[in-house]
Amino acid sequence: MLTERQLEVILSVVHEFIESGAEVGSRTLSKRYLKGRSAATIRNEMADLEEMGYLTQPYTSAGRVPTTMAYRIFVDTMLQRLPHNERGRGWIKHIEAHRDGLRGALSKASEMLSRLSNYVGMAAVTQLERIRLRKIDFIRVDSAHFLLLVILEGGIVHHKMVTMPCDLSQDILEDLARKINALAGYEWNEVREMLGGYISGELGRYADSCVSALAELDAILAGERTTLYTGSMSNLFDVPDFQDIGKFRALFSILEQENELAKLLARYGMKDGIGVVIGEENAAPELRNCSVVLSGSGDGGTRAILGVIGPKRMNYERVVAVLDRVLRDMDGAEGDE
Amino acid sequence: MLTERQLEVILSVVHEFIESGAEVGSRTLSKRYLKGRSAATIRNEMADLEEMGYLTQPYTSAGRVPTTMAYRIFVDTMLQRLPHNERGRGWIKHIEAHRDGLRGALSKASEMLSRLSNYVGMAAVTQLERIRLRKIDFIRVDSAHFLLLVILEGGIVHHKMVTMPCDLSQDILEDLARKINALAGYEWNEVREMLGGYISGELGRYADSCVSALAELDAILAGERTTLYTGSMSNLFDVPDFQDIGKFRALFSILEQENELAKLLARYGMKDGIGVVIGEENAAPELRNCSVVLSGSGDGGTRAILGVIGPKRMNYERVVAVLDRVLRDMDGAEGDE
DNA sequence: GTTGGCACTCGTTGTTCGCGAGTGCTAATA
DNA sequence: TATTAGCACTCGCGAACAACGAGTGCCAAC
Repeated sequence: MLTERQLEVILSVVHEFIESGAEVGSRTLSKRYLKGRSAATIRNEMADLEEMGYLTQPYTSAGRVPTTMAYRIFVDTMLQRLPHNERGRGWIKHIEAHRDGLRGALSKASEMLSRLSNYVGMAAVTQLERIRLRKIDFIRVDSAHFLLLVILEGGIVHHKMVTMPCDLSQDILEDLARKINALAGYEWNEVREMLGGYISGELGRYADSCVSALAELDAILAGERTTLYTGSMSNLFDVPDFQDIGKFRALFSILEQENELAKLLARYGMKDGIGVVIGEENAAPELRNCSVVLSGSGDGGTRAILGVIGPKRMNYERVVAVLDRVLRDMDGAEGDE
Repeated sequence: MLTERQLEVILSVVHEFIESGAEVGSRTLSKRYLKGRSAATIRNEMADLEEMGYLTQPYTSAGRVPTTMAYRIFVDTMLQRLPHNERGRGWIKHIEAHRDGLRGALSKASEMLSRLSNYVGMAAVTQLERIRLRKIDFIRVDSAHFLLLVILEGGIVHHKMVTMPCDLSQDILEDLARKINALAGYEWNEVREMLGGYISGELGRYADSCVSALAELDAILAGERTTLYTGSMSNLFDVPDFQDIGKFRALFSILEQENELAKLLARYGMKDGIGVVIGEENAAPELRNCSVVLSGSGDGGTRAILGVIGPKRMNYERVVAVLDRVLRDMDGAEGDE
């Protein structure tokens, strides 16, 4: 167990290290944080904490650097002080109100996160296959193609050009659409299942066309499951931790692999509210030197995930505040500052 | 005017510099390129060429480095040797055939360019407002919204949710669409003008709604005028010229500013065939250390532009070959390797 | 016009050395 | 017993310096 003073030392080291970026010495701590105690006393504490795994020395007789364990304690105490809120629930309405739909809203959000935090912002939507269907439509383009159009909750629109196995008139297509539209209001998951039986049962000779259309639609939603936008990565140039080209590269390459990043978000964005993943806690080894601040929101189905990715020694307070701010914007009507 | 041998020296210096990245000395040249002549002779030539502006010395008594003028000569002689072809004309068909439409085709192309060249690939479409209209449709979603759907040549689809000033029934919307569809086959530019008179003349009380819809559509096409995809920038980490964080940063920041990049492409992509823009020839000062290999194709209207951006001392031969290869793929039926 | 020779230039690399921030340990102190 | 002052020791960092070598310009000879 940690004593009161040990905790204080840990928090001070993290705080100071985040500010200065340099190893923290006992003298600094004694002068700036634990004013009552002398440097020697603190040295003893630090030696103990090092043994316990909270601090490390980059080399013999240098100052101390916090480990991930220390960051963890720092972040947890910070998050505890925060009021537990449930922001972001209204994100679907926010998307509905946005001029440029899902893509627009997400890219706007990620940009805003980047700009306000000075790190890299991300915005994504997961489990889009659990979103409710609003309307479906088939639009005949020529004798060989029709456009499959899906309008989902939140005014999210997807479309796909489908090649017809045989020429279907616009009337037939409309009839088809009318039937499927009876399923509006169900989650896509359910719609798919219901359609499965429906197609082979009632549609008879158009079944082929519908099966392929269905498959296309599923593919769209699966692909879009991870719709992800990342904000201005050039912010990373100003982060002193990434001046080293090697570290920069590691981070950057994962930012370019949308899949990896999306997996990460999906994994940690399942629970509501704001969370932080620090350094080695990340599944991806490339993120060893980074922390990710995430917020997930949704009502169990489709979820919106916002995140900021930055160096381990980022300004967590500020980033959390930024995230909260953007979430508040989403809940508030318009969202366009 | 340049003598035969001066030309040879210039080409040799550029070639050697592209390969090694180090200043080129007279001895190297004498041993590897102009085998008949001694180092001293070449030194004299080089001194002359420096005075003429083709070569520079980074510091007194170092080897020579080619200037942009020298690169220009190098690239021009290379392009002259190339057969003048007209590849890429079929790009609209290529997009039509692509499973994921315009976005899919462009992002695929840029990825392919990046992967094959090991630099950064780009693919864009400009002057989309000159593309032909194929079909338009209005789909009523609820009492306050309809979805505006535009299908353009090449199966390019755009959509936009429009707020109605007053509730319009699906019938009225369909009637509207039918009338506008009479203009299918015209370039969007023309459609817009024709619609202008049409609306105020015939549509009477729906004019408001149509004007706003028209404006939205125009905005879509204008925004999409610069649809641009950039391939994996992490390739740049392996380019020795960009190991220096400063140069890397300059290039990177312009790659993130889509606008700037699009302007650049639009500017140089107007003429058909493959062209190269070297270093300071670029309008953007951030590209001082870079060269851009571009190809524009189209029949005067909407144009497809492919490009590769890399260091000034890139392997121009290879990049031009890669570009040609991708263009050939576009002309050939499927394009999905 | 071409070439070998030679003195000179200048960036690069490696070495040495002193500085200073910080530590661990010990002995004195409250 | 916990705390503190004192002291010797460690080690990264930056400056200063020297040796190296690739390359040049120039000149005299061919």
